[in-house]
Amino acid sequence: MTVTRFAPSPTGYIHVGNLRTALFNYLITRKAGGTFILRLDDTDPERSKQEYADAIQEDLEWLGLTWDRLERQSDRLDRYEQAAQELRDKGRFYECFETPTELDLKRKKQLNMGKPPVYDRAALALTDAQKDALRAERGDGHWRFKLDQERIEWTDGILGDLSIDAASVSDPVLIRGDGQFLYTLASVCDDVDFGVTHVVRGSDHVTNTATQIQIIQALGGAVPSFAHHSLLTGPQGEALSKRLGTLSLRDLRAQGIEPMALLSLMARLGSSQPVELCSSLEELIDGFDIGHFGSAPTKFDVNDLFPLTARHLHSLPLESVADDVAALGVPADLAPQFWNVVRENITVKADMADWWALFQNGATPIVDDEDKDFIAQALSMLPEPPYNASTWGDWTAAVKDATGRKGKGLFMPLRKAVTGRAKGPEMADVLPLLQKKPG
RNA sequence: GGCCCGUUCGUCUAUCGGUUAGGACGCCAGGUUUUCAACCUGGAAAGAGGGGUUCGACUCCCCUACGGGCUGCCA
Repeated sequence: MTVTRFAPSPTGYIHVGNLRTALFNYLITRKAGGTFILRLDDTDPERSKQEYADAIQEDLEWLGLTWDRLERQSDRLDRYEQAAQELRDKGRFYECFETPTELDLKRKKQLNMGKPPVYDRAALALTDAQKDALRAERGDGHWRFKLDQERIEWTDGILGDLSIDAASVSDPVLIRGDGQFLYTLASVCDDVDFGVTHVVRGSDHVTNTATQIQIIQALGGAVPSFAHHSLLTGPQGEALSKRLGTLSLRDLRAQGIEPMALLSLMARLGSSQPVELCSSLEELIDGFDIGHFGSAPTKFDVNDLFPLTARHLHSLPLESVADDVAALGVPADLAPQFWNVVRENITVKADMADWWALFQNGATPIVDDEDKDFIAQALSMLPEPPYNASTWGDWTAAVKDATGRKGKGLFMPLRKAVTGRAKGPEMADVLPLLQKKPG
């Protein structure tokens, strides 16, 4: 049984980077037939907001990524206390009393002396009397997990064999001085309790994984298999976090990106499989293999989403967009014709509105100076609507005879005069939709 | 500074020591459509640098450079 989880913290909207993590976990689970857990990591009451928790669920629903189980860490504080006690009993947990400022100072000193900034475990030498005195003076301390100082090794699903020396890492703080449980403890407890078998997350967690493996073992849990995917960067290789403001899923949705376009790109970008537009989640699930992903940072360009969105729209039957078409005010009897003509000439759904406006009210003609007389003459030869499938052919043939123009010199000026654009659908299909005579 | 990972066409990548270094997207050209787009065909386009090991290195080892991550009483 495969059990995975997507564990965002509801302190903001999710973005493309988060989506990659969510999607990988989702696809693995659906492919293997297991349980996909949405876990809200809301141990930080200051920053966690219900608004964001709702937004995360909305965004996942928009994409069709359904979860089988929803958990919130704020519901499980008793369990974390129990785990903490277990670690104390096993001698793997110790209370420390340094202030943040003191720790900061220690780190700076170590750095200055060319040493790694690893916690020096000074608190381990404290006697009970000293601890009592410190507690009386400063209040409760914070609690660190005592790492076994050995090499921690695992085989990562993407990175391969990994080995990190515990001595190069500080003993992680699991409980803050104010009693708040920290992510590392909560996450490990949940993974153990929920029977998570595969943890897929960003490579920013690689070092965490080393310490978490030891904590899991200390709690007597089964160590899941880990896979760390590379992080996305912007097109120039710059850290994506700088641009996250415009890369939230909500933002992409507002820009008209279609779910299947986004999912298709994210399921393949950074892998050796070519990015291809899939038409359903099932297709994505079938073709997914986490082993095909590389470990180098992956460049992500939002602009790649637009051609995919366009191609997705091209493939859609009217039923899929009937509501959008109707919302524009396109009469039902015109809708099939309208969609057929327009779908290959839009990038996002919103572009339909421009075409409908054009068909309904006409366009602002583009007429080059040298074509002025030609266009005036041509328009005088065009009857009043309604037009039919042969109007364009009849008209252009007549204009050709009258003016001697042909080919591009004939058609392009007419296209620009009638539609106000150099690009668009077949003109023979456009004319029957025109509600007014151009010009 | 320390630790971990990485570096192949513009981009995502294949290659598990011997290949004309392959594919996809993008780009360019030709074809087709009496116009543009779409579509079809073709093309240009790559192993960071330096040392080794080897008959032979993109592939294994070392060094350098560069990129990313971590180095929180954040997640």
